[in-house]
This record gives sequence, structure tokens and C-alpha cells, in this order.
Amino acid sequence: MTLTRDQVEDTALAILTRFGLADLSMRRLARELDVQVGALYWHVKSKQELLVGVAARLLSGLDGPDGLADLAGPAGPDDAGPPGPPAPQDAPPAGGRRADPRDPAAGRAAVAGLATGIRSALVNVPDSAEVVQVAQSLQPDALKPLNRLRSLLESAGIAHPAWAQHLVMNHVLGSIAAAQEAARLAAVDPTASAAPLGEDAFEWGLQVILDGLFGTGPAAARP
Amino acid sequence: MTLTRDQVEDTALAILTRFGLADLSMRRLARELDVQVGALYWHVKSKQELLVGVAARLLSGLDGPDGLADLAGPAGPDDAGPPGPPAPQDAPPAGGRRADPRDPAAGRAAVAGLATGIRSALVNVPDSAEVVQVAQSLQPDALKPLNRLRSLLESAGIAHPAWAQHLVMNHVLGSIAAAQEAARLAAVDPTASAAPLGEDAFEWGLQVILDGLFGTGPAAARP
DNA sequence: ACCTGAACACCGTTCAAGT
DNA sequence: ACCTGAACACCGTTCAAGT
Repeated sequence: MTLTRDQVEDTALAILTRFGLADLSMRRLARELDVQVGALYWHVKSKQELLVGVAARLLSGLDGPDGLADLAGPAGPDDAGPPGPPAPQDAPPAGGRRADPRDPAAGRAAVAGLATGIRSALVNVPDSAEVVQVAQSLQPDALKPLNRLRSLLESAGIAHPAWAQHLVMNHVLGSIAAAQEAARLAAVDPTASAAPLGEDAFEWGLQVILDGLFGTGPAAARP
Repeated sequence: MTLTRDQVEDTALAILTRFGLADLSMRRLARELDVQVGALYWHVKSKQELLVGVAARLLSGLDGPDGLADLAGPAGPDDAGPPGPPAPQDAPPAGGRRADPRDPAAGRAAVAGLATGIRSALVNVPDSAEVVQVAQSLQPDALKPLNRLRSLLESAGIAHPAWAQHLVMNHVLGSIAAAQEAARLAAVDPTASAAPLGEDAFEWGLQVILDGLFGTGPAAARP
């Protein structure tokens, strides 16, 4: 059986999920696949290009039109915390549905649902936020869910959809990275544990952003 | 003359400023200082600890009580774009002053001024956002300006100052990283240039966040 | 106290040569 | 077409030994 690009990306995702980005080296990947390092470079142009593929796989559950289709993500159930639907005031009415221009709340709910779905897909995979961030800056159109986020914002009437997309994504990825780093620190040194910065901090910040984006009053009139 | 920790951090900052994080290796640093690599480890415990020091230096102009004291940052003038005061509706009234509880607008202006100051201090130093991010997660209290940002938010009556601090910082650092990555990409491949994502995108996003945090209406009543 | 010299265990990428 | 073997030019960290 000959090596495949899919196999390479699958194994890369597996190493990332189990051991994190520090252990995801081309050499480690080759060892896991029982080939020489050079063989990998027949299937991928560079490690960066490989990471773009891994990022796409991380978010592949959100490729379709339904932002909540695979809410738990490929890595299993969501992180610890009180169970129940996230974003109670937003998620139930709509996941990733097209925003109805006659119903402004639907646009906000769709954005909230997709943002929460992206977080759920990444939060259990170590360093996944970093991987998505490099993919996002390296090949801005390679990640469909991020394009979908932008078009949701555009449909909802946001003035600068691309800017808003980055605003939301910086919060999503920043929250995940902070939470994972805090967890890593706590695992080594259990004494230094300031604030957990978990799912509730994420939801709170998301609502602040959505208030600013969709808020009645002066916010809606901003250029 | 014997080596000093200050010298090590100074030279590290110089390499970062001129060549970026990829070129800031312990070996390169030792070469620049005309010592062996091992010598560095007498003065710093690890590269991560060194980066915390570099991050502190990057933001040292904002240590004092005035958030706009060193608005241009250590790297020279701000990035390209139409000149003029940033955040016209926020910066003029107050830089980093204590928020007057009787004047809610002063709190918002102080936060905006400090956030803009942090951006100005970092935007011209390549990969500075990444450096600050690792410092922030590694030693959350080592960077005074970030603590000051939190206390400004607290004084302004924000419900969750620590969460809000991260919300603002994720936007500041995310915007800088995206802008610098886009510039790096454009330098290599001038054809692929989606949206610039520069200072105006930063200001717009900052105002959205501040609208959500300070906004009149439902936003102010959020827990 | 402060630094050298040298090692340990790694990296990403390239490329002639094999099959 | 696909892979091996081997090299190139690097990493961060440690530590006996020198001064």
C-alpha cells in the first residue's frame, strides 16, 4: 500500500490531537507512517501547507450549511463544565441558517451558533487555535467555515464583514489558546491558577462582541 | 566587560525588531553577543523566560500611569495610513487616566487609549504580538500594562474585568498578528492581497468591543 | 561567579539515486 | 511515480571543566 496525502494529514491530525503541536514534526510524522522524511515532501509541499490541511480537517464538521451539525467536534465531547446548550439565548433558534433580513435576531443567532461550533470543534485539540491561525493567515480562503462566518455577517447587514469575521475569530481562537495554555500551566504547576477562563468567559465575550455588532442604539449606526 | 541580563534582553529585542522571531534563536543571540550559547543560560533560565523579558520591554513605554506616554513605541513611527489622532472620539479626552465613576465616558476613553497605545507599541515590531501572547500566558502578571488595562476595566464598572481584558487583548494582538502576516505574504506574493486589515480595521473592532462593553441599552445590564 | 567547549537530542528541507 | 539515504544548516538545553 502506497502513501497518500490523506494518510499524511490524518496522521498529522492524530499526533496533534494526542500530543500537541510541539510533537507534530515532519520526522515524527514520518516515523509514525514508517517512511523516510523525504517521502512526505512528495505529498505535501511544506509543513505549513500540511498545517493548512490539518486546519481544514479540524473544521470539516462545519463545512456544510448547518453550523451546529457536529457541535462536539472530531475529538469527542466538549470540555468540562455544566452540561446544557451553549449560548441559550442564541443557539436554539438557529444554527447556521441563512439570516432572514426581516428578522435581525436570526442573523445574530446564526453568527453565535457558528462561532460556538468552531470553538467546540477546536477546544479539545491541543494547539488547534494556533494551527487554524496560521492556516487563516497563510491561505485565507482555504477554511470554508470562516468564509461562511463572513457571509453570515454580511447577510446580517454588518458594515465590514471581513473585519467582523476577524474580530469574532480573534476572540474564538484567543479564548481557546488562553484556556489551553492555562490548562497546560496548571498541569505543571497547580499552585498558579488565576482565573480559569473557560467556556463561560468565551460566551460572555462573544455576547459582548455581538452586542457591539448588532446592538440597538449607537452601535448600529457606526460606519 | 561582563555579560548582563539587560544586555541579553536588549540584543534579543534588537534581533526581534530587525529580523523577527524566526531569527531570534539562542545561538544567534550568542553570536551577536560574542559569547558561547551556554553563557546565556547563566543569565536567563530558558528562552521562554527571555521572551517574557522582551515582552516587558516592548510594553515598557506603557508602564506608567499615562497610557499614551510613548504612543509611537520603541520602533519608530506608527504604520502607514492617514495621519491624525487615532480613536478620535475616545483618545483626546483621556489617555490612561483613572476613570471617574461619575463620568462613564472617561472609563471607555481610558480603555481605548491604552488599547491603542499597546497596539502602537507593537505594530512595528515583527511577531511582537506572538511574543506578548506567550508572555501573557506564561506569566500573566509580568506585564504591567495588561494589569492596568484590567484595573481600568474594573474601575469602569465592567462585570468581568479579567474576561474583558482578554477580550480586548485578543483583538489587539490578533489584529497585529493578522496585519503583520498579511504584510509578510504581500512582500512575497504581491498578487494575493485580499483586505489590508490595518489600523482602521483595528479601530473599528475596538469600537465594536467598547460598544458591547459600555453600550447603553441591554449591553450594560448583562451579568 | 561567570564562561567555554562540547555534547545530546532534536528540527525543516533538499536531492541524487534507486525501484 | 514514488520513495530511500544522506546530507545541509540549523535548533534549545545541559554540564563538566576552566578562570
